[in-house]
Amino acid sequence: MSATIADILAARLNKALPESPFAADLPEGFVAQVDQAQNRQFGDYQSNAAMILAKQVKRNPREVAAAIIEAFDGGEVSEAPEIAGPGFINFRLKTTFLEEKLSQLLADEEKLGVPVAEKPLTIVADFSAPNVAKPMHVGHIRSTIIGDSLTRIADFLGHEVIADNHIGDWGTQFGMILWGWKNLLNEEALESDPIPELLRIYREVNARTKDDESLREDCKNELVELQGGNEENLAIWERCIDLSKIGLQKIYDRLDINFDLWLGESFYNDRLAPLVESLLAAAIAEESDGAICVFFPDEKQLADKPALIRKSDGGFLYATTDLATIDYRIEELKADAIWYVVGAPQQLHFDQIFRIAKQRGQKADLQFIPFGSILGKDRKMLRTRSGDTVQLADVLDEAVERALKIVDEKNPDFSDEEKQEIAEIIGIGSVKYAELSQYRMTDYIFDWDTMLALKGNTAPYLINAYVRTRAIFRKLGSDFVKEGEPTLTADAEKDLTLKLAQFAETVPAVLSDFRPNTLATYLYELAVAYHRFWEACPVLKEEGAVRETRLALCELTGRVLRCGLGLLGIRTTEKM
RNA sequence: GUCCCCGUAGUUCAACGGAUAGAACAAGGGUUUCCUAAACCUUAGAUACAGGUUCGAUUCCUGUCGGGGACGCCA
Repeated sequence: MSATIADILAARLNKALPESPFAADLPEGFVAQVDQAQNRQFGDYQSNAAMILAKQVKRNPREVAAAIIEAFDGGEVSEAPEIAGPGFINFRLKTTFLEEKLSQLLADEEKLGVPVAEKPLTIVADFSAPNVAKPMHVGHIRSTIIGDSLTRIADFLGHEVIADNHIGDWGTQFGMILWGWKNLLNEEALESDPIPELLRIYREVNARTKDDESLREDCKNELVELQGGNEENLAIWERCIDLSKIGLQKIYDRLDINFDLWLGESFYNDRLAPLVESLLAAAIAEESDGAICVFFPDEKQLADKPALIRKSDGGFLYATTDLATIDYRIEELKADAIWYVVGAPQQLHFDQIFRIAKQRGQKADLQFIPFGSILGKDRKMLRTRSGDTVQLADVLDEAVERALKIVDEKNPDFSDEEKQEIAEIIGIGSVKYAELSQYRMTDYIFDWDTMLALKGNTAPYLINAYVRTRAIFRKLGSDFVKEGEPTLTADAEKDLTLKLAQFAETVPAVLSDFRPNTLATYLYELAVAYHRFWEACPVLKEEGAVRETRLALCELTGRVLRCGLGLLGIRTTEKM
């Protein structure tokens, strides 16, 4: 039941190979692939098997294709395949097969045809991970949104996913914050809105340290006191974290994002010293210039790039915490895989700690899932410290505001609450879709109009397609009830049905290279197919089987859009 | 100096070695007795450069140019 169309065709194609005249020359273990056709004029699915085989069996590709087709049995599934171009084998699905598919998909309300993973894994997903005491800015948007989407997709495919927010709650920035808290804090401002006040003192101190050697020293001492367990400093630190978490949670609530765990850097403090000792004992790490390092002499690329795990003053580093985190996730959380949705600049760091983990015998599948940078107008990476970055909360506010304007314009008769609710869904959805619809490695320059666009290939286009499916049933006055078997007549119906069936092929493919944009593209194409169907095929005017079939298509499109958008973390609305 | 990522229509983005490189925005033309026109139809427009690998290259390899980034005591 859960086999995809591509799987079904591939199975039939591979059954044909040993029956063809060149069966004896077939390379050991050759498996023919079948893919969605790139251009519908060539059919629904295609295979390049003949062109690959042609070389091995020393025959003309078109001859090979002809021989394969001869032995191929399309059964209930496919019409007789055609050979085209240099030797493509093109498949066209039988209408009766599409009708059967449509019935099956309607019956699979939960998974909509998507096959679940054969081997469910326990996956720890590490994303977002903001520093406390600073508000999230646009730079955090990528990790947060991409990580959340991958988490939702893995969960949907049957994996056990643990979303862990590895917040930066123990860095050197606390030296500055502690000093600022003691010397510059405005209690009133802190009471009314804590995060901006924490940011203000951080920036103030940071600016002052630029040309004040003794202040730098004072900040460092505050940090040493904190790390040494000074009670006053610990109390301030804890308060700081609590306030920050409240602020962060507000944003996550608005984004509809949940974490199972919030194990920040401080959680691993007690594990760092023993970890370094064990690395020394295992002769993986060694002393160098007073610091403890791990060298990678066997790797050309890393030969001159050691990882530092303990400073000469005894302090621990980023790599140390991350190694301890890996241990915890594997040993305590029983992770089979750990996914890090982190900016591309950290490539070297993760390369290093993954190697060290491997040297220590850790078996889990460690995945660095990088994304490109968001640049300022000067084409440079955005920096928190420069102070001119746009805050994430402001982006969301602006997005909702822009959406509200249009909602108001288009639907003056909706109530204010309704308008606000819809604007929230569309505004936030647009920000997420803008991010998820492009390849994650692409760098981009932050631009309000690009990120908050509401026209064209954007969230509202997809949400509108969903809204149109709901409009039908609102007019009908009842929910969908399946009656009889579907009958596909119009081309727009067949195109839409095929698209709907391909949801099953799209979702698992996202995880093969962690590319939510492939799902976004699919959903856009599905929406296009539905809008075309809408124009070409009236539903409620029709009668009998045609009407039933069209209602079924509306229903299923609605389900797939809602589910698929949900996997991107985007909510839908019934009206807009 | 070493290494990593990126270079596609005027602009913002697609295309996990496949056929005639897809969209959207911006520009031009059209569609509303019909279930939401936030829609549909339609016109024009691009792979930085030079080699190589192969049946086939935007994709892989080498080099050049251009942009961003990382590299022993920040995270």
